[in-house]
Amino acid sequence: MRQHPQPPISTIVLTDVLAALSDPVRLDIVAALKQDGERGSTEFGCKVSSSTLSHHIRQLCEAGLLQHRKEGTRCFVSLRPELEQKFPGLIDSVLRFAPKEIAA
Amino acid sequence: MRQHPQPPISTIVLTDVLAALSDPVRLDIVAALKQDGERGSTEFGCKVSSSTLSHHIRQLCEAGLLQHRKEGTRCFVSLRPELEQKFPGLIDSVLRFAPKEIAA
DNA sequence: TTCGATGTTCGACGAAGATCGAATGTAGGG
DNA sequence: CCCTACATTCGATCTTCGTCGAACATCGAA
Repeated sequence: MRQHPQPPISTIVLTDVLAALSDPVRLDIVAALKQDGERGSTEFGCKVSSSTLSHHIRQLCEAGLLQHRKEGTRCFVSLRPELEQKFPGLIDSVLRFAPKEIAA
Repeated sequence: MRQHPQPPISTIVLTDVLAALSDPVRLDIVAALKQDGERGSTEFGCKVSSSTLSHHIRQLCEAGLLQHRKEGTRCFVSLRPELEQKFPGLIDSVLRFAPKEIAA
């Protein structure tokens, strides 16, 4: 149960980022984090099981989009700020068209 | 051998567009078309077989990114202009970071 | 009509992905 | 130390994807 791996910024690849964003569940997660900055890793209004949610969060981490933090027994995730330097404006451009079905 | 289907603009979905762009071959195709406007459907410097190329072009058409034109025995593809109205700026934002390995 | 060039479709294949429930690990509280 | 809450991992299942070569369809030309 250690934290998810985070690739160095230099190895982040555009197609992997797009692939990570191409799933509705993951797009919702990213949209929520863009709005809130950080959330507990279970506090997304997803209809998927917790194991599936964990899977999606892992994918986002491995693609370089998210960072993962543990605090006691809870986990928190947020967008990686370096991503904005690597692909400035990209996330905003995509999120602009994402339907905001983000659960509170 | 009829032309590939083109969905009406209203049914084009963001996640499908992102998925279409998340493959390196398809991203190259879109980048080349953005630059040239139109190309013969085989005139991409792809290393994949013609059947695979045809498959990718079909995917791009079905996702709503490309339009397909026949002229005699040749085929030409180009970006769908309506896409810019549906998702203004999106393609440019993505292509800005696409490595330009586009064969002439 | 036969041929050649151009594209598309058809299996087939392995790889990757989405999903779930069950099992496991980890921390904090009694 | 045991229990519970939380999160991840594992195993299983199904689906989708990228790829190829082969087969097929279509058009224009000889």
